[in-house]
Amino acid sequence: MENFSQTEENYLKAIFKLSEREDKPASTNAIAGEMSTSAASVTDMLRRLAEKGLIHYEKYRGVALTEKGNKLATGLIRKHRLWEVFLLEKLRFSWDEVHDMAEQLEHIQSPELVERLDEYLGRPKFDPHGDPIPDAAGNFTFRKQVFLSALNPGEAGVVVGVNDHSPAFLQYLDRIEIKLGVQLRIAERFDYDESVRIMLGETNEQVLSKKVSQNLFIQKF
Amino acid sequence: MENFSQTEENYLKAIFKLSEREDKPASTNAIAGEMSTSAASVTDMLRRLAEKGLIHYEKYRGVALTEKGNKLATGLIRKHRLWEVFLLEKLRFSWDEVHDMAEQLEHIQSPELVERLDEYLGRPKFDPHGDPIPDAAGNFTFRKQVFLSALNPGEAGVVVGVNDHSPAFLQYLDRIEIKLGVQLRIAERFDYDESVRIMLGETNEQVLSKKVSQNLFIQKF
DNA sequence: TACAATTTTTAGATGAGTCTAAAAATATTT
DNA sequence: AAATATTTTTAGACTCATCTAAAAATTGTA
Ligand SMILES: [Mn+2]
Ligand SMILES: [Mn+2]
Ligand SMILES: [Mn+2]
Ligand SMILES: [Mn+2]
Repeated sequence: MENFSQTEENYLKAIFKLSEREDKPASTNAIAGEMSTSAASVTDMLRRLAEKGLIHYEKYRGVALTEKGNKLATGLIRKHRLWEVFLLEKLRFSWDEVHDMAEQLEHIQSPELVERLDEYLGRPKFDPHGDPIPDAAGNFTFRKQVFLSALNPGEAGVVVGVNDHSPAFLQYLDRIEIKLGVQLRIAERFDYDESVRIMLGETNEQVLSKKVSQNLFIQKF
Repeated sequence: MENFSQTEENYLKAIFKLSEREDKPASTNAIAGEMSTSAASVTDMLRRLAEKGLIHYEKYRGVALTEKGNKLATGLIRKHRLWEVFLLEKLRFSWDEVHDMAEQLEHIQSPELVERLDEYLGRPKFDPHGDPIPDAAGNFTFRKQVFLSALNPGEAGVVVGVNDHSPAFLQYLDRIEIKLGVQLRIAERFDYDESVRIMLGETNEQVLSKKVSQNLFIQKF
């Protein structure tokens, strides 16, 4: 397959992410926001990506990835998440440090390297933030999960992912000792500020703000 | 420290390599050859690198790296060779496959990553081709070595490196079962074509061509 | 439906890195 | 030393990715 520039690859990822969030064509402005660039630059790039058959693009109508573009974007996400696992599992970085390095590593071109890395890591299905790692064919493992904020008192489950990937949030979770795999039960929910009291085990209890509870993914028991 | 483009980094490596080969300023043409580009493009880039304080450059006089340029080039070589070790030791690639991937990986920007990788690999002093890996301060381990072609009959030693890094040569060495660490002794040298007969152990003998003997580094016993 | 607000595209410019062709400087021969 | 060959630089053009400002299209509202 042809090679594309890192910039082109980053646009594909941005479009993928936006299409994933909402199931409709990504707008020029939304892409500009995601890429931290001007709408004019985006329009330029969209023309080029369409030219190369990576996106469906009609002026003023927004864009969607083509089969080819989707394959490429999925491959990038696969590489990004595998490298994150490597950095955490093998090089012992913490989950708030791995993203920036993976942003660079995802652009390394070598199908064989990705395959070997995957094998070396034991073919992980999820990355350090709980996001699914697509397999070589591009298939994501689906997992039934809900926001912690959607749980009712008495319901319990295990923390399986984060919605907010910012180092600030991840470091906060470290501080309050919440990590992937932690089991919890909703003890009480306060209507006043929509915060919740959770039980970790039988004795350890904590109150989480609305904001925190909206950024944690839980798999219910 | 500032960041430089991959292109700029590759020019620095090329200049480093040329200055290493011969201890005099690298010429525009030599750099063009090393970079597979035109002399005109090189002149352009030299102006820019000089502007950034990475090289000493006088028109028509060739170039040498500044302290700053040398530090950067050494850092790139460190990263390149560490990644080669990783690819071979951890991902089980062969020594003829690792270079091209390392050419990409050497541009990943993250001092902390290099440090962790070095530690993870056990702070190796040499890469899969026997080339020394500079430490974090930029110091290369020096090793007394000679070309196999410089050995006389009766002399013995161990294979510690290759001069030719091409996959073709490395694969040929695999085929005749010569790898780093192999011990050998010169049994006979033929003046006719400057080939040599070597003994690997007491019974296994082989004849190596002049070309092969000029591309193997030996550490004498 | 018409006017206003927002979004998107176009136009024109810039810098990095590249090219070819031509001019200038340096090195080699005779 | 002069002529010739080689190397290096300059000049001008191209692509990619970006910008700002202005024009055009779409969407929202009165
Ligand atoms: Mn990430
Ligand atoms: Mn992640
Ligand atoms: Mn190499
Ligand atoms: Mn090497």
